[in-house]
Amino acid sequence: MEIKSRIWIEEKGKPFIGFGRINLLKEVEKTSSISAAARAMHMSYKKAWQLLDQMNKLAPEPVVIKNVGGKSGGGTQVTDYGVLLIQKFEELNTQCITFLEEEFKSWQS
Amino acid sequence: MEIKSRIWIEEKGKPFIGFGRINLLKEVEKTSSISAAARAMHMSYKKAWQLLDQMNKLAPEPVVIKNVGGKSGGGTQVTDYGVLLIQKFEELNTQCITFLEEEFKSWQS
DNA sequence: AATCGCTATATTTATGAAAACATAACGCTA
DNA sequence: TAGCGTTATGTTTTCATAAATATAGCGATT
Repeated sequence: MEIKSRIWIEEKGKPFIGFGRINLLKEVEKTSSISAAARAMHMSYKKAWQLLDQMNKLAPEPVVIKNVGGKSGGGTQVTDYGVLLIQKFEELNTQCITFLEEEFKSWQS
Repeated sequence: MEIKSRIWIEEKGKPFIGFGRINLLKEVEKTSSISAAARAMHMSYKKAWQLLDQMNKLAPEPVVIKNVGGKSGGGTQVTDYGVLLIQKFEELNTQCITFLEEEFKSWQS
């Protein structure tokens, strides 16, 4: 028996950040490219682009900054705010898992 | 911005109980019938039956007891173990939500 | 023994989300 | 100015899951 959980944050009832988006953000941070991140995650470029676009639209300030054309075709950078978001989310998730596992022990007895 | 969560319990890597199954169990408890519960939840009888069947198979002891034929065609009762499961799950879920909301306050500041 | 509402299960059909495919624009570089 | 890899976006196709449909069996009740 294992306790499992998922957490996410909504804005105006729409999904803002969750596991998939955070992982995508981390990959973009690593590669500075939406297409490279999508490839690495075996996700279509379109899907990745849409997720990031929605995040940007829902966020109080941009999570990524995208550049079209130019050196190496362009690229995408995660903003400081985006980096903070990753850190905060992962921290909260870890805390949640720890809490649940502790509680679940006493449930089983 | 709202923090959201889902918890569930797995057995051997397979979903054992989660929101949908708990709600179904509660409805079966109320109606003593899989078909009545399914109707109330706008779920197909087959889906409901399958969910309960899988729960029973994964559980250490039966969650529901089903009777075919007889008075009013038969029926299904939630066992004491099943009732306990509902209570425990809902309690754990409430605790999780409380915990997350508290943590999320300090995140935002 | 006929009826009734339920459990049990197989088969077919819909539906919605993801993937796949296609194409255009952009701007540095060579 | 031709080419490259990227962002940007529309359209089509697949696929997995849920819903719908169909049918059989059960057993107390009448």
